[in-house]
Amino acid sequence: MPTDTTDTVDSARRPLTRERVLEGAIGLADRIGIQPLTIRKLADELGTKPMTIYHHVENKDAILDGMVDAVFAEIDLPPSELDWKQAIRARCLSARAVLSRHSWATPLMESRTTPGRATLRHHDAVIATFLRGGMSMATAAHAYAIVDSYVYGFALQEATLVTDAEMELTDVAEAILASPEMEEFPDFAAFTVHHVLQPGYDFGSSFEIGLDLLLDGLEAMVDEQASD
Amino acid sequence: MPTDTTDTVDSARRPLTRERVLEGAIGLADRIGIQPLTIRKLADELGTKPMTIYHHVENKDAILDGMVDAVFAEIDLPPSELDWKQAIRARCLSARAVLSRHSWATPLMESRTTPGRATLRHHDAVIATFLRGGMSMATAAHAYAIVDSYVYGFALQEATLVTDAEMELTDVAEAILASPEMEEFPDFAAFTVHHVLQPGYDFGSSFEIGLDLLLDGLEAMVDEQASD
DNA sequence: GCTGTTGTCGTACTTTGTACGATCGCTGGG
DNA sequence: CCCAGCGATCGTACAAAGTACGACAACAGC
Repeated sequence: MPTDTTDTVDSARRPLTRERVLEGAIGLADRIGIQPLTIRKLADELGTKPMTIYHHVENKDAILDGMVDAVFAEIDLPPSELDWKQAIRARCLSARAVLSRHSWATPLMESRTTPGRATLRHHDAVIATFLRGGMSMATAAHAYAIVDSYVYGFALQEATLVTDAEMELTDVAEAILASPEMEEFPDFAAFTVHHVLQPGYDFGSSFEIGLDLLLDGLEAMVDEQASD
Repeated sequence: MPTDTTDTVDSARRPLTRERVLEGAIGLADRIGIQPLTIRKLADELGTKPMTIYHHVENKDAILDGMVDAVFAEIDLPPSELDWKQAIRARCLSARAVLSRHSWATPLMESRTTPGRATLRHHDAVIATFLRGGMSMATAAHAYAIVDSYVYGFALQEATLVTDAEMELTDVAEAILASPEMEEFPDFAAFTVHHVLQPGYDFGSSFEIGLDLLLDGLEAMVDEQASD
């Protein structure tokens, strides 16, 4: 019987590898968050012992680096068959979906200064798309910084909301409203009551609105640049 | 001689207080970063012992919450004498300056779910400004989410660059370029060489460009809404 | 079967957050 | 003037977490 995994637990006995470590770390972080993610818990998750992990990654920071790079790998590259605006739009929607799925990833981007291969490939593709659209290098740099700021910032705010979501956003809002000093902040209170607490409130619905504002504005800049 | 601080070290002997703890923590984080910030180092910074700190704050998380709120307090509120667009613009510039000064703060926003007084006051003032500008509650909510996403995202990216700045951004860029696989990513390489490495490169110069794209777009939305 | 190599793991040390209880200094009532 | 009481300070100690070190096991090829 030629099965190659002959052990009890499903994913347990095939030999540990760097990929399986990252895979397990990402899955665990998705479930319990990044701060409670410890080497010991990760070892349990992988059906192994803490020190075994260190034969496949240098240290915990390397795991975090790898996780961030793996998240980048999940984001669709801008499709080359679309014009630059639609291509960037598509990759931004993908990025938001991915970062929303891994809400621990966005704040992590800060501490990780050494980009991985997937990250580099991704940046390369985005820049190429802007250049292909006729932007100068300087304009592409601005566009790149601007669009990514928006995407990451939105993801960062969504991450906060997702964390709260354990206790159902509306409960949080009500708890905040219940605090006595809220009378000092009438507009914020009204905002919470009349907007956040409305059924069907969806923070994410703002995303495409702002994204299109930016893309339309950038497009106008390109046209202007072309007509010099 | 009626001096009230009669001790050796300048800031040492006036009684410890929650404010002084936060003050010291922020100063220390500015210098060494948020991750290396430990209770013991903070105690040294304050000229006291670790456990003394815990008589003024509940635990380390409370310190982090307080630090974030103190950072919010540093951001100028939108000036009420300006029209909404200029007011929001001014507060965004202030926010970027503050978040850039405290580069540890932006990623921290994620984990902190309980907003402090300064944070609430700030949100209140921003929402009030949007409403004053004639936006509906729904539009104000979108505008709020969009603008803050951009500001926080930009700050997040700047934080990464600032971290790198210890080793002079150009060194980092050169190190990245030196990696062998860079031939795979020609556009990114060209971007680095022809743009980032140019003298006078300033990542921050993109900020106002993108911000104005958003504000102009939001203004158009308001006008459209008004003409219904 | 022997040896070397690769992956696994037990043990233990270090760093960090923080609980517990002792001490110290001041303040107000006798 | 003295002392009970109280708030602030701190010494000690423990638990959780990263990880160095070296032992062991499994499996390769000779």
